[in-house]
Amino acid sequence: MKKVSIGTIAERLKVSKTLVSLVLNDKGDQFGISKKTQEAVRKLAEQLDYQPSRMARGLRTGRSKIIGLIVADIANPFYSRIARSIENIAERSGYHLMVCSSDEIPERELQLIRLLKDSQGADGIILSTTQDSAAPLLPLRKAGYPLVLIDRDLPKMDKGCVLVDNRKGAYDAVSLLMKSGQRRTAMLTIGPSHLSSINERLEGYKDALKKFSVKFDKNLVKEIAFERIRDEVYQAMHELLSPAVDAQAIFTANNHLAVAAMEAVRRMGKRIPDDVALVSFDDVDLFRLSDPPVTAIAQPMQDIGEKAMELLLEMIEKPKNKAENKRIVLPTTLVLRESSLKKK
Amino acid sequence: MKKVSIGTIAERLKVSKTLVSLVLNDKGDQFGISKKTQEAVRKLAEQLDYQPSRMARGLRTGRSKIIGLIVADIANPFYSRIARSIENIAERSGYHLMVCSSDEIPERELQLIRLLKDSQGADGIILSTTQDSAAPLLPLRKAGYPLVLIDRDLPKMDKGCVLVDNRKGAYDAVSLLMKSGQRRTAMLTIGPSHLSSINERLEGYKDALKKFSVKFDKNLVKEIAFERIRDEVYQAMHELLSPAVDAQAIFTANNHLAVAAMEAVRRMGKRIPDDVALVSFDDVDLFRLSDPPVTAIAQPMQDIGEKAMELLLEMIEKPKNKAENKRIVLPTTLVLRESSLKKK
DNA sequence: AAAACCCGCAAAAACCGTTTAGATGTAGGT
DNA sequence: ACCTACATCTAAACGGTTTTTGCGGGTTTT
Repeated sequence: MKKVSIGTIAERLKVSKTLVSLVLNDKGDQFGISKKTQEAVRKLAEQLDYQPSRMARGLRTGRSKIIGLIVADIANPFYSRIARSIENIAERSGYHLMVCSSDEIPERELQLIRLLKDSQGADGIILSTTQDSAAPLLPLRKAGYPLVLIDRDLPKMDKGCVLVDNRKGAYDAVSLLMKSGQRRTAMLTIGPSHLSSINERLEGYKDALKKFSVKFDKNLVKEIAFERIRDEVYQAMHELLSPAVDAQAIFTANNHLAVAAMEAVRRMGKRIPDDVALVSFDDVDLFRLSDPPVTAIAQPMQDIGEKAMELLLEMIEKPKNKAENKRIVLPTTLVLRESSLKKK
Repeated sequence: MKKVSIGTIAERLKVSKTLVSLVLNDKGDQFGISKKTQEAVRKLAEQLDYQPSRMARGLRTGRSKIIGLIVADIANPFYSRIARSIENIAERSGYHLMVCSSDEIPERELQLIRLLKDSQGADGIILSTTQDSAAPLLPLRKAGYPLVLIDRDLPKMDKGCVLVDNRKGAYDAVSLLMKSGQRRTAMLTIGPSHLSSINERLEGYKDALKKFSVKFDKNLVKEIAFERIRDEVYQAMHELLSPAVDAQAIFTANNHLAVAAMEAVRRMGKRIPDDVALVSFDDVDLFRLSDPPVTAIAQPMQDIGEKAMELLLEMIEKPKNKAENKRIVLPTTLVLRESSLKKK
């Protein structure tokens, strides 16, 4: 009982492989294969439970029907949710998803890209890049290789991106705090960072200050090293809540920072929101049930995945038409909960 | 600038494709290719940035160097964490990961399996099955196809599984509650369910009752329909906390149930743990920071992924040696937090 | 009426890039 | 002249898709 191939069917039916291939690809009518023959082929294929070999097909057509997803870490719920919605769209067109984690290492990311592209492993890539410049990616673009950036932007990469409006989201968050009187709102952010998403959030913070005519105070902005969030946030919160600085509210650039901040506040024996209010970028399940529930800027993860995959499909199916190679910016949503409400 | 293949290199160097292939696969010495020639081939390959075609290689060798992961939903953090650790191990041996979500639909799962196996899409599969019987999977096993089950067991599938000790975990959880005096401990579980993991947890609950000589009271066990967790849990909690039933503690069979239970308790204006204690299976980030922090039975997600991938690799590399086709049961860990501590 | 053309159906062959079993040529030793 | 060893090559195979070719017979052109 070896593998059943197109040849097996052809032999049994005493027809050629060509014919079988044509019929099974629904090109039977187009090539004028008689209905009877078509019926017979289909029936036998069904009977033998024939499945075409991806390899053979791919070798000839140059297409793998696989799309690659490269993110920092697929275990991160933000990315895994996106992965799921990509999968949903991909499936409709018969594509499958290969996921790769770059661990925020730029070289690893490039290596993965090469692997996926050059070895014909994937027909296109959806990428949350960790590069700090577009240079390494430009050749891909020039070669017309289907590539969609998500989540993180890159200067010079003006097309083929699906992003959220980080600046506006941050602006909304900080404005909310300002509106309720917390003029001394601090920001916890990741740094030093070249990530567009992070930087735009800082810009949004500044926008809100300007709107409410509050002077920018660099003592209120703390850059936290990605690898030591826990310790550094504790340290930062200590300073921010000291009488000298006296921050009234905190805006965190992502959910990890928020979690660390909450733990720090708790450890310091203070309470959110009474001692200090909190709003975070990224809405995660946790925030709904935490103590207190956290007001957050939610990103439309499902939309990001869907739009990215749709865009990529366009690029794959009609590679020449660069007209449709657009840049999509999705809105964020403010989810109001208790952490931002000072009851004073 | 077309694709650079093994032929391109052969041509330029005026040698045969065979030779190039041999050298690039490190079989040069074995076949007595002169050092000089080997050097030249390697150098040119490097220069041209040659990447072998997965398709061609796969077609010839019958191996895709891809492993398939089928789970209910890759967006579920439990699975995405596992996926990540699988990826780590797979990478070492040059394998890549294709993820597929079955959405708990048995037919879809089978369809995905067929796709991965028969079309040579994957060299092996790691599966968290949603089947209620081993029957559909037995043919795969018989055919010697590398398959490892994770998370959920199936009767008759005594080999090639990586599981956690659900029964012991549940026993530990409920024992903890019993020990601190909560004899009337209720259980929230998913049902009707054929999932081994869920059923074993119920057994563990019963074990603990027996240990503490408490009679099983079916009014204390509520089966919740998977699709309507929120509503049904609310309903169930109402009954459990009514004077008639008067449950003192709740053990939930998974994190979703715990979350719903917490929301229900909150909505009813009661407090955990003072009005009712809570312990949940599955430890998720949320539980660390929720109000109150939740005592939980943690599963070793990283280990599950690693062990599963290692087992699968064994099956792939030496298919005949069924001796190593083992069954691995990993221990759970009790993470003690506040939700289980009644301060009475 | 012979030559040329077209058409419906289907087979044959080429091709995609690799791996691999088996063959080949060349030189040196006996 | 024959054997060995070495270094390399030829050709088939993998399983599909695509291009080219074949053929019988009717239709049109000359």
